[in-house]
Amino acid sequence: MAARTESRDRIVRATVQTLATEGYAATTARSVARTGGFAPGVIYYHFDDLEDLLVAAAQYTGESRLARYREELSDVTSATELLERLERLHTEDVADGYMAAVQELTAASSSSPKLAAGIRTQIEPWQNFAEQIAARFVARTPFAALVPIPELARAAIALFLGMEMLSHLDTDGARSDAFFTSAKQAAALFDVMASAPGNLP
Amino acid sequence: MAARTESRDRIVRATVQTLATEGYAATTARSVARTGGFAPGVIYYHFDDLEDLLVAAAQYTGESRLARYREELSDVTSATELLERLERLHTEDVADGYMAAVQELTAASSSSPKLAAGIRTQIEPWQNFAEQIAARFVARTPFAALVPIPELARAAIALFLGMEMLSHLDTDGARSDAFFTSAKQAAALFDVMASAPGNLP
Amino acid sequence: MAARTESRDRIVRATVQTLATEGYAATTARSVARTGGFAPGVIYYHFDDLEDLLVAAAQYTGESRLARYREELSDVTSATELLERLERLHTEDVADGYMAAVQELTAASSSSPKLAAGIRTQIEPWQNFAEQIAARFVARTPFAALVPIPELARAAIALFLGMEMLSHLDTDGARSDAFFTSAKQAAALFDVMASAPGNLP
Amino acid sequence: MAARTESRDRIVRATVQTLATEGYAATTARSVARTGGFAPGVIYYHFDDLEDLLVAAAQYTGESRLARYREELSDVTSATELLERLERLHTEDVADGYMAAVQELTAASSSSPKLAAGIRTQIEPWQNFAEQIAARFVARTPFAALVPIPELARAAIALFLGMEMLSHLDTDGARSDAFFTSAKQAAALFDVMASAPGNLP
DNA sequence: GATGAATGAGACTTCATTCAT
DNA sequence: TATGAATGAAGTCTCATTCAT
Repeated sequence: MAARTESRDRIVRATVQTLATEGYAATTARSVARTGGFAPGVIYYHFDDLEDLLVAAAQYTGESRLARYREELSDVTSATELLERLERLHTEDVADGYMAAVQELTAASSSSPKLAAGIRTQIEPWQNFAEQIAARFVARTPFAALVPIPELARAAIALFLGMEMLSHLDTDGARSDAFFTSAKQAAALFDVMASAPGNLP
Repeated sequence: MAARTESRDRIVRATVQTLATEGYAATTARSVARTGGFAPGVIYYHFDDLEDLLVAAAQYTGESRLARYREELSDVTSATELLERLERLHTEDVADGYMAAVQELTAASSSSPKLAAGIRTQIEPWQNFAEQIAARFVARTPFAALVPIPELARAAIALFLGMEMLSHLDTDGARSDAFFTSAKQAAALFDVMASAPGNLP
Repeated sequence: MAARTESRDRIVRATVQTLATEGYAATTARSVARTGGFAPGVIYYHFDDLEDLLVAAAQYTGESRLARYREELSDVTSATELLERLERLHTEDVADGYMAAVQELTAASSSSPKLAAGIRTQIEPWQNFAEQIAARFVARTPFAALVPIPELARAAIALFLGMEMLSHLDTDGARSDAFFTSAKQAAALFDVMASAPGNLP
Repeated sequence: MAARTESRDRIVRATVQTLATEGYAATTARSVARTGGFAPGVIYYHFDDLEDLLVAAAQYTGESRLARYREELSDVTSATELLERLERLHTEDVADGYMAAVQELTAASSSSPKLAAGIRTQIEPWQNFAEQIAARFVARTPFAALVPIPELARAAIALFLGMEMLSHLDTDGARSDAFFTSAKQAAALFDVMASAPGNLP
């Protein structure tokens, strides 16, 4: 069983790497096998078909990125720092192509219910995570009672996904940089207001 | 020449429809031809290749949706109304699949520089449009001098794109509905604050 | 009728030019039409099909080249001069691509009886012409009675065709140059021997 | 590995046969597969593309024919016998279509640099072989010092290629027969002269 | 006569998937 | 389990040819 798991993982990792390096369209059974250094046929011992493998790859990617996000954001207290770290994470996402993979899979999921279900499952923990972070910050504001956390978290995720989408279109990262610069300024303002007398006892 | 244009349009429309209905992966020369009821070969009489056609489809979609957005939002003054109309437009986008097409093409553009350039060109007018709307609303707030319009506009587009992406994953539209409900409440708050004495002379 | 002939000629010339410039494989109805600046459909008013047109092109080419050969070789008397002029003609053949066209058509004729017949017809006058030249030179030698003119002429044509074939493979013309240099030396020897006392009264 | 080679060979042989039987234009992936009794797709498992396969076919043909030529001509001493054997080999070439294949590929190579390079490589050993034979015969003549072996060898190859080209145009072989008959007479003359006192000590 | 849009067959090629080894 | 050769369907694209205008 350990062997089975190990082999499976090897295939999944090769898939993620191929997805990130060569893009969704070029992620074929053969190219994955070439990346991983195994025979194409072995894929079908561990996965029903390519769709199945892609779902696994999406989960693997999502989980490892989520772990990275948790690690980086767990102890953040100021909005300024939150934005700084998010910018760093966003840069990583774009650089390593992992999120590009997820985005491609999301688009592809419109023609594959199995893939769509897989991605849906995989987004849920992100929603929870985003809610945690959102709650932590909203709690410190006078609007705490008014802001619906789930919707805010969802909006944050949507914003992030959309930003990655737009980032991929730009040849340089200038616009994303500009966005984060502005967002950090807003965050600074938020921090000032949140720490003003009367807001936090 | 009129015939040429008409025929070209017919192909483009069939492409958009196929993209919306069957997804990017299933949008092949054959499937487009099947949708439009013409021979696959005719595509290559009017377009260099499939990439070329997809770029045209992206432009067509973008332009017609932008026209619709302009029409609907040109005379909006209150944030509440803005959100109401945006919700309606978003519903249309999801229903007719036009934006789905754009989203799929955006994702696919990571493996096609030609497509990426086409989409980039096509996004520019949306950025300008979003800036217009954003400027109009920000002007009425005390933060007018602080808010960078281009970045705000870009964030709005990213948010919208991301929302559509997430909407496609959901089998029902409950979450999008919830989001707009909350957003409208926030908008109402904004309208109250914006019209408070001291903000507008 | 004059119009018909003129139009036909225009098409044939466009075909020859396309054949020379873009090669046999790229000589399609459309590319010929593009070269000549007319609509593809017009070809079918003057020719049954593309094969028919290619036969006409082969004849046209052959005839114009033969005229050029006659012009250049009609008054040649010494073997040295013959070789010099042949070298010049060979250079022309390779440069303008006309003979390349004939060679390609010859190869293609193996899958087209109609084309084969056309080429065959077109080679006959070359055989006659070569026989004339050969006879003129052999007459001055003591072997006159022994040498079979038709076979010699055929060998000369074969040699020439073969040389063109090999020329096309070389990226530079060094080898053809070397061949002609040697051949000219042999010709000089021939001229000396042919003019020696006892050979010509 | 043996299987790989065996399968590759099967494809190459089918290609040569198709080339010989149906001509270059009709040698498509499908027709080769039909000839060999395998699926078209398997070609692309063993070769990058059709060009690659055609290069391989040219090499295979060239090598096997060259081996046959060596075998037949290695111990020939008299010109008469040389011509007799060349005639036999020529007949074989025309009959089995092997040289037809080479000729078609040579013509086609004008539109394919890769093919041209392949053919060029493949012609080199023939040049060497022809030089060996030529040297052997020239050595016995008083012109030994005057005759440039490489050019003579090249001319011989050109003549042979040209003869095959012309042979393919003729529906019967009468003209080639006539050529060889005459050539053999000339060879007899050569043999007499070469063995005359004073030429060989 | 001429045009050029349209057709349909067929070419090359790729790919997921299977299966004998 | 793993391999890698083989299959067959499907994809993109080109082309000769036709035909309404």
